[in-house]
Amino acid sequence: MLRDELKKEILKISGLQDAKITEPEHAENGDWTTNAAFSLAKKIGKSPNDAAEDLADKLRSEKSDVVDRAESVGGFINIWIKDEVLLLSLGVVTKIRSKNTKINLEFVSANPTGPLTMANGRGGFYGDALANILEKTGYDVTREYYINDAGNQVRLLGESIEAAEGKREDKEEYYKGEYVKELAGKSPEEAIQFLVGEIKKSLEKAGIKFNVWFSESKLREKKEPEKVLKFLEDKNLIEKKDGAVWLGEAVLVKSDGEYTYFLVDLAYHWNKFFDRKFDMAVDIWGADHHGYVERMKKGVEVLGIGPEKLKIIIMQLVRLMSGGKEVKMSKRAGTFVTMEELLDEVGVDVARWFFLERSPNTHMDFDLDLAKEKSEKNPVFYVQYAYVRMLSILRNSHLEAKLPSSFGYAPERDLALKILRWPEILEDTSCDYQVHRLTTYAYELAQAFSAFYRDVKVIGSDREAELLYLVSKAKETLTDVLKTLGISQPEKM
RNA sequence: GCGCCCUUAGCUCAAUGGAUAGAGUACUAGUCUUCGGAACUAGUGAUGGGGGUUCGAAUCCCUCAGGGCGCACCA
Repeated sequence: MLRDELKKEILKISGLQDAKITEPEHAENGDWTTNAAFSLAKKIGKSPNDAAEDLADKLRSEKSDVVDRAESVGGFINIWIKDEVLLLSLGVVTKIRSKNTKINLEFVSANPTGPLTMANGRGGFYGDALANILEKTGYDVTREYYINDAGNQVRLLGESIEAAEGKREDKEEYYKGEYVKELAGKSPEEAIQFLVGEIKKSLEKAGIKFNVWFSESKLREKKEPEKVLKFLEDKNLIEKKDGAVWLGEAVLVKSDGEYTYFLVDLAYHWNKFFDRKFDMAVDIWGADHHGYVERMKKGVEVLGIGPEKLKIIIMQLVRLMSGGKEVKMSKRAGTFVTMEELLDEVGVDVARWFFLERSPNTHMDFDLDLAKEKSEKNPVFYVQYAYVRMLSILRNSHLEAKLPSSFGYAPERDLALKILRWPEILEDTSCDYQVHRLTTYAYELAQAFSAFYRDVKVIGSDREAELLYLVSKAKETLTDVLKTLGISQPEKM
């Protein structure tokens, strides 16, 4: 990657261990900028300005293969790369990692006691796109859905069905939605199986893919919780108190002999790391479980799994709004908008983009009516429209694309530079999991192309073949971005 | 009471501790009807309050205010 080459050069001439090479906010500040001089200044006792001046001088005299121009401004060093290098680098995505790291990415994992709600879409789309990103950057990713098909809620679902059939008195804690009535006549196991089937259908419709459906009841059949208990007992880490089994402050086995969710979760992670040999586990949870993160991390550490191997991502909750007021979404009360309703109302691409463009930390208020209204203005159409225009140019030209040796108008170079950012975006996101960076990038790429489209006419130009090269690289890149996000690439709109 | 997250333009969101805080939308004024106008260009407009750390803070620390979510022998 070009940025890495540049970084090497800067580290070499500065003698620093590390330096940041970033895209400047304003294009007049270079193709890349580095703050290396600020760190260096402290080390050698010079002012940032002088240090930057020295470094820029060295960069200029080193006869770099990639650097065309280097300027020092107020301590920053702004760098422009050579046009021919830029052109040659387009579309070259070097494999970022060669080491085969096995990651277990667990997401959605909604209880199969009802249909998926639109809020499940958030974690679903996020997990799906994150999996794509990690795969693209060289990880071996398993996409896993953990099915809670054992324990309390299964019994509760069974009783809820009977209550709906009038065979038993209704209780506050029973599931109330319309769907419960449709489960009439089914045993709890049959109901769960049916609901898992429905969940799979919804996910498929949303284009959210899983490789493994991991069943809690199988985990129990395989006696994994017992293994964990034995392990902890051998290490003398558990104690019995009030008829229950405790690990520190947390109960593992209740006084009635039932296992707590904590114990089963520990067994589940034991299974991930020791039975299935994953190098890393990434769990995506809703914010309502955030209080559980510390306990879980400490728990797996006791099992001998380093805390750096378990990454837990908290998605902030989505609140359902109607008429300016919150509607408490609850499977139990039967008040929710299902994921399928959302997909039907606004379309899969819009729904996906809507969730993916936001940081996991954002608290979202969701109003379905407003979403319908706004869906026509969704940026996803802007991006897809740019894509369609690219196709149209490529379709209408009869020439072969040819590598240009230089740029004409400014929008050409702007577009090329934007294309060049793609590998960086991927690499950065594979490290910090900020998936929404990709939607921002997709929009910027579409924007750079739209500006190019307006100012540079390709067909009929005396540089048609060279311009075609740029367009085809833009199209390759945008295709790649959209595929990674899971957004469709329409041929016409 | 304790803990986690959030507060940025009228609205919806960005910004690995970096330069003049960016987009979209809305509003205003233009371009242009082309290789697909679901387009392009420009303008208006913002970091909740107060301290601190730093060459540099929306970002880190403290504090105040407001909002969300957790604090089970539930899952």
